[in-house]
Amino acid sequence: MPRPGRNTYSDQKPPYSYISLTAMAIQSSPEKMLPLSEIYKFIMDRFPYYRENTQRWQNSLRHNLSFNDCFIKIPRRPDQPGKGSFWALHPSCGDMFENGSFLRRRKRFKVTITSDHLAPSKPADAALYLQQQAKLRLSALAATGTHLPPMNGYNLGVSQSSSFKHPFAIENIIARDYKIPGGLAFTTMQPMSAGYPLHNQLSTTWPHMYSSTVMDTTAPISMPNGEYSTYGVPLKSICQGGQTLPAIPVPIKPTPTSVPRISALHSHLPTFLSSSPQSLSPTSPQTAISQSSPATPGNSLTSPASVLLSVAVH
DNA sequence: GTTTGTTTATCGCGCT
DNA sequence: AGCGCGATAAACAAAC
Repeated sequence: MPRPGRNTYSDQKPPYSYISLTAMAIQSSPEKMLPLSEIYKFIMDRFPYYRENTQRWQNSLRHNLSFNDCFIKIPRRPDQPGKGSFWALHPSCGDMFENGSFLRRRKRFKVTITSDHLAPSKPADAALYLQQQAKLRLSALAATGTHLPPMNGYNLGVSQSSSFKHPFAIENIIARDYKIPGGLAFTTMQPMSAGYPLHNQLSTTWPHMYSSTVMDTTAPISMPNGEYSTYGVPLKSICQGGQTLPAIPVPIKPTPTSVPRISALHSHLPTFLSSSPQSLSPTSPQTAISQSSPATPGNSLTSPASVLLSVAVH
C-alpha cells in the first residue's frame, strides 16, 4: 500500500546492485545468456523503478557488464544477425553475494588464469564452456522430442527450464534472507506454508518487484519429487523464433593473470547445497515446465555451476 | 542515427 | 585514513 504523498513501493529502487540485477536476468534465461536488450527488458519488466531514467541506469549497467569479470561476452554467430553479443555469468563467479546483501558483494570477482579445466576462468574458455552447455541443452530438447507450448521466452517466468538454481537465480535471491536498505532484516521464508513463501507475502515483501508470472500465477503448480534433479531444456531459442544460440566463442576481454581458484569451488558449496527446492517459490513457472520424467536425457545435462557442484562434491 | 561496448573519472558509502 | 565496491557520468569507437 503506497504511502500517502510518496511514491509507490514499486517506484522505489530495488535493493539490488546492477550486478545482481544483471545476474538475475541472465540466470532467468534458459541458456543462461542474454543479449543486452533482453537484460534491459528483464529488469524493466520486473522492476518498475527501472522504467524511468533508462539512459542513466542502462549506461551504468553496460559499464558493469564490461567492467566486471563475472560477466562474459559471447559473440553471435555470423549467420545470427542481431545487435550485440550475448552476456553470461562466468561459471566460476559463484555466489558473490553470499553475505546476504545484494547491494554489495563480499569481493569483486576477478578472472584468473588457472590450470583448473573444470572451472574455466579465462573469458574465452568460459564463453566456450557456456556455449557448449547451452548447445547440450538444446540437443537434449531435440533428442527427447519434448513438446513444449510456445511461450514468450523468459517473460513467462524465470529459470523455467532449469532445475538447478544458480545463486543468482531469482528464486534464490528472493528466497533468502537479506537486509533491506533501511537496516531492517527480514526473510521471505519467514511466514510460509509448507516451506514456501506465499504469493501475497512475496508481493508485499517485495513491492518493488513486479512479475506477472511469479506473482500472478494462479494455476496450481506441482513440484514433482524428481523435478529438482531434472535439468530442463531451453525454450527461448526455440520458441522465440529467430534467436538461437551463438556459436563460436572468441576471446573478448583481455585475460588477467591469475592463481588457481580451487577455493572458489568450496566457497560455492554451501550456497549450492542450500539451493533446495524449499527455497523456491511454488509459483515459479519453471515447476510447471518440468513435467518431463526424471529419466529424460536432460538429466545428464547440467549448468556450468552444477558441474562445479558435482565436481566439488566428488 | 541508434545501439552496444569500453574506458576513465568521480563520488559516496561501508568496512577495517 | 585507506581501501574496496557500487553508482553515475561522460567520451569514444564499433557495429548494426
